Amino acid sequence: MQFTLKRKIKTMDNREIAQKFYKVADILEVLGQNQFRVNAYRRAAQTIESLPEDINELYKQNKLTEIPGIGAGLKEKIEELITSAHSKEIDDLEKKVPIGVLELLSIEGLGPKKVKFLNSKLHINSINDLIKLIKSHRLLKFKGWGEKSEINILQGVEQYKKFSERLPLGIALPIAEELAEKIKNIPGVKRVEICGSIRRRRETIGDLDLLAISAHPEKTINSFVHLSVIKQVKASGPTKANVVLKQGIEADLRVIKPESFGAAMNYFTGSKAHNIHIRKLGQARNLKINEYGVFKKEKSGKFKFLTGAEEINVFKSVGLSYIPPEIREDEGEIELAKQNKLPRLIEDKDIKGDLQCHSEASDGADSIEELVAYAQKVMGYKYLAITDHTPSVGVTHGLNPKRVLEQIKKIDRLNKKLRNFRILKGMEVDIKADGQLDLPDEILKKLDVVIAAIHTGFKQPTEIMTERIIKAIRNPYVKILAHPTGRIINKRMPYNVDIEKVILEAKKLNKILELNAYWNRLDLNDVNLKLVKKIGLKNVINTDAHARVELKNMRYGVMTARRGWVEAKDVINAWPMERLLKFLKKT
DNA sequence: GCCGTTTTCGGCCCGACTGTTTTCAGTCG
Repeated sequence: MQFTLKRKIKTMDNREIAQKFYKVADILEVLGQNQFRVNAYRRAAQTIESLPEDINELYKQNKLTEIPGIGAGLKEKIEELITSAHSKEIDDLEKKVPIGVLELLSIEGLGPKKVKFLNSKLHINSINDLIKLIKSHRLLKFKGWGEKSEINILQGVEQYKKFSERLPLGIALPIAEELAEKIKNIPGVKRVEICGSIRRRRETIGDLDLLAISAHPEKTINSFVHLSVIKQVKASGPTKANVVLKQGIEADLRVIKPESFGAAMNYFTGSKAHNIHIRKLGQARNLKINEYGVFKKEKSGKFKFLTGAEEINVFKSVGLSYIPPEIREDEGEIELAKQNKLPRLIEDKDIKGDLQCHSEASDGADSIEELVAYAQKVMGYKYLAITDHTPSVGVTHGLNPKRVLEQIKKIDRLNKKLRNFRILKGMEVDIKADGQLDLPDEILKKLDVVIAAIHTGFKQPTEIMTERIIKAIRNPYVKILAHPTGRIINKRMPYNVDIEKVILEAKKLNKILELNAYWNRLDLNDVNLKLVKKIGLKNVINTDAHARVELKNMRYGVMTARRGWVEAKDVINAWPMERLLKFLKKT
């Protein structure tokens, strides 16, 4: 008789292979190797990351080289990674550049050349080394480094340190969802829910909180701490474990009794301020509310269990209607829930189209036809605006007037063939340093939707930047201001802009400020969205997709919109096409 | 490292901005 030894063959998925290639690109760059080779790795990583198919399947079907940008060399490396999770050549490269040196690249203003100089000439191997160097002012002796460099680096380090503890929602949520799936597959587990700040859809996440119902709590915890995705077990008891995942983020799993599950969800979703407010309402009614349930204080002084299985009953027990997790921040939601006057927050299914995406004509990965097919079939949209870049955003291969006209003709042709769907002709026009637009009006006026956006000159002072943006949206053909504050989560602060002034001006001009749904932007953020709503300005939620699968990032936009109390009626791409077109013509 | 209707070798999207320069290198998108 033959025993099948259940040996886990470690393989790598699309995301892990993409991460590996990004890392290789960084290493090669710091080593000063051929830039085109570096680009090849980075391009391949991007392609793999946004590949709709599982790369393991393509490998099995021997179709790896059909992926654009994958030739014989990368095919071989992918095969090694898939079959053994290692590649000799990559392992050797990783030995040449310490991880601390690669970390230096995350500091804004430090690119491969400077990092290489710091590492090879001054033996800087980590951020700590770098700080010491700056404080000694030794750097000033070298050509090309001045006082401003010192200040910028220190600021960059500070920013990096401040942000590096929390993961962006767009990274943390897929990790949490995968982990929840794995827990669901543990025998005896009946239900798993992701709670914590992820459930509130905060833009960055500190750790993962998961709750489960299980027939065998202790066995479940034991299976959990032995999952392959776990790097370190920090604590593990009969109903609860605290672990560190391979991705570096901490995760807590608690096994809860069914009769307490709703109360636990409420408790572990937070926010803290919201929970405290709810518990206070309970106290006033002689109720004790905790993670096990709602309890009534009896004359004897003992507490009697009232409810706990369903979350909504916790709210009901203190006279509130159900409050969606995204707005549980104690910022007025409890008062409105008392009067049953909460906003009806926008949902994924309300979105009818996307008004910003990029085709291969500029820096996108896919053709207009591919984007449209995906928007129609996968996303279920009624319209999609193609908004490629303009020439001044150099590397994007932006469209000059001649190419814009060609694209317009092409879209007109495609539209004739489409049923129940329309491609909108658009451009994401660069706003130059002086507020001028990168395309002439006679071109802009031929488009359905013109989006203006800043891509350079981020360091202008507030007044100049604000005037620059306002000048751009005053152009009669500009309808939308893309990623209005320019922040990149964990990487770049918003540029100096008086956003309130811009919002007020936009209201006056009847222009729209975008909520960019890409998870590292989420710009406008929840705070600004509330301001927009207060002023009565409409929104648009755009993915800014550079590949068709990125149209799926819409969900992060909707999540952030919900945190900003946004309703479907406020969002122009939740409107039917006719109404949207009418609106775009009028503004 | 990829790619091919100018190519199997020799290209490979580049413009704006910053901080350091005194004419430009590095970074960013």
